Amino acid sequence: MSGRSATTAAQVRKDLSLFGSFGKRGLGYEVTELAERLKKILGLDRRWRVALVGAGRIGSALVEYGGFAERGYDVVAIFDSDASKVGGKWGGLCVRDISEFEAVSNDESVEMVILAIPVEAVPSVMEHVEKAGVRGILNFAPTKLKVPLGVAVQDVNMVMELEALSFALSQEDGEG
Amino acid sequence: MSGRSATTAAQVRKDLSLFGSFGKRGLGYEVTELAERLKKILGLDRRWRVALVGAGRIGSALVEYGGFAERGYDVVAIFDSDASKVGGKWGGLCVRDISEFEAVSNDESVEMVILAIPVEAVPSVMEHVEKAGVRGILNFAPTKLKVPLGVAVQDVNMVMELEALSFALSQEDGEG
DNA sequence: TTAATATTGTGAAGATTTTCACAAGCCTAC
DNA sequence: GTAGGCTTGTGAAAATCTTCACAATATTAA
Repeated sequence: MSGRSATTAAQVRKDLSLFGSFGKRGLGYEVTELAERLKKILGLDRRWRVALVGAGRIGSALVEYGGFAERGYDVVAIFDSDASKVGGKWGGLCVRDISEFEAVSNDESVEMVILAIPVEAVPSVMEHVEKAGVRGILNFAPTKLKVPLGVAVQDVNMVMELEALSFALSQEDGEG
Repeated sequence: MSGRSATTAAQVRKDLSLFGSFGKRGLGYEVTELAERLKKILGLDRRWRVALVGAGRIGSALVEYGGFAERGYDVVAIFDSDASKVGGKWGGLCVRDISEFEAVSNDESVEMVILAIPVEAVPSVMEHVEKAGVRGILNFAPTKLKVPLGVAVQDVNMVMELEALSFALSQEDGEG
């Protein structure tokens, strides 16, 4: 194992060892097989069915970004509560009213949800999401979600990322 | 210190102690003063001048999201390399050619850059950014940036966030 | 003043993560 | 077969992070 990188060889070996033994001593790793096994462990050996909630700017950027399908994430439904958006076509999908979430989510076997909605809308949307039994949420709303046990949440908060930069830069300046 | 939360009182006290002493024993914290001092430490007591590079979908979502100005981040310039976008107006700002980056960045005292460009465009854009001496980068391109010492990078990669969910959900399933 | 109560700041203990160091194992050369 | 060169897997050491426990210190009440 070699190469310049942010991590170390020992670190990688230790990480891998948590999931088993992947290489051959003295020989190295069979890269394609290692990749296969890691993909399986990471859940990347299958496709995931994703629903987008919130047909606004961020939702638009995400859907049209396009990199998702390529990486195994299929957006199979789009929801909004704004009547002027409901019924519109978004890249082949019809924007549906959030009240239909539970039914559509079941029909479409939705496994993850991308929440791209304003903070005010979170509680009512989360009710639907919870009832439907979705177990993974990618949250763009700048608020801490309250979810039942067993539901995984991943937060994305662009302002917080800027604030991390702000902190890093202030430190360097010697906080004048 | 009380209240239900994801963190503990001891944790908060320890964290704060790294930056100094903020409260009065037996009395508690003077909340408004504490807030002031933390803002200063976090670099949130001032405004930051930000340039957006990449007038595409993500850039659009970010600029029109609007939450930035409110939190102290002023987008003062927008750049793209696509001639069909250059010259267009975006929320009061004129999209400029990336070749002007260094000059405009100096004129406008840009301190941070939001990189919302495709991976292919990264190397050439980074040349401009580096030359201009920008010291903070919020990176939406799914690639590891190579930056000089002293430049802070914050990565945002939506696919990676989905992959984290994918891993979490696969774990629960007992990875059948 | 003294006793009772409350809350911070911090050393020390405990837990977790990262790094080190090297045995185990595989290959090639002779 | 055996010596020499590599690379993995993993205990043990080192470093880092979190929690605990309590001294220091302030307020209030009598």
